[in-house]
Amino acid sequence: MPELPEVETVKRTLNQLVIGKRIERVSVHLARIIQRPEEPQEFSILLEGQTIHLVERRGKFLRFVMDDLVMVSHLRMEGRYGVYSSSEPVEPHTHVIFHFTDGTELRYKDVRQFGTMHLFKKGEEWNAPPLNKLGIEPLDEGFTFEAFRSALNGKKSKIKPLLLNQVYVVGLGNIYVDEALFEAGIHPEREADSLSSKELKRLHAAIVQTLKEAVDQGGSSIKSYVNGQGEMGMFQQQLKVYGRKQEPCLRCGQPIAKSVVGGRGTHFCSKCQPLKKRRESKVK
DNA sequence: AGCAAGTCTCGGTCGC
DNA sequence: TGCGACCGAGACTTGC
Repeated sequence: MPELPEVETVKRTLNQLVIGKRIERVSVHLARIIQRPEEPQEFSILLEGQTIHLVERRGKFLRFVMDDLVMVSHLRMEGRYGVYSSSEPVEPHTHVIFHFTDGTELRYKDVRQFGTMHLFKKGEEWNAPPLNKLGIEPLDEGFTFEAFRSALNGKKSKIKPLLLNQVYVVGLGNIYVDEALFEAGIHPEREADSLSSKELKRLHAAIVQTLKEAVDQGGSSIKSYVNGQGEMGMFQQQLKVYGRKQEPCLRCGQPIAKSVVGGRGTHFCSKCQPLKKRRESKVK
């Protein structure tokens, strides 16, 4: 599940592997991946002759910046990029291949077929889905406590689904939301607007800290997201609640609970992350 | 067999 | 009562 740290890692790796490469042609083997333009053929034709100058990240999206065009790519759950020599056999589930003029290829693999690619004229990618409604980058300077507070202001939904929603803060997925909420000692089902300033501050700090540490460790993905070779991100070993159902809480020893919140499997410690009783409200 | 994932879409509900 | 804003569930996909 690539979340911000994994996508950041992929971005850094791609910047070492594909910068300056010129696309000779593109083969699309699964049309569904190409969301824009509508015709995958047109996608291929437009990309011919383009040189990749830079790969950037916005939330969990990658932006391939080329001469006139920008390709926006989302890996969803299992999308992976790898750079290969054109002589190497194409692995199963390879859906898009960017053939470069130097005899190498950028290949996109995705068992689940959920990933997406959108092609835009440079600059236009910001004004349309999928980038136009994204929230704050949690590792940017703009992610201040005040910005975080105001993004969540008045929201009544449970805090976990809110954090998963990319409209407010980008980059968090199921793993790091659970980790950040544990770090902050906040139950995933707390209503967002019931959080005190103190709790919000803890959550804000926990989000930044969790993501930063994960980026430093190259993500936590079980499998590699770049370069089919398969390096494992090291952060996986540091997950404190995610995937640790019934294992002892590292803080208090209580078995980690697993439930469903907002339709997502959710790990937490019921002791360290209490679901506070609603204040016995005097007036209703 | 059913669950897991991230995002978009859609339908329902809440509040002004 | 009407409307907009917001919330939550379902769809998509395939391997385990």
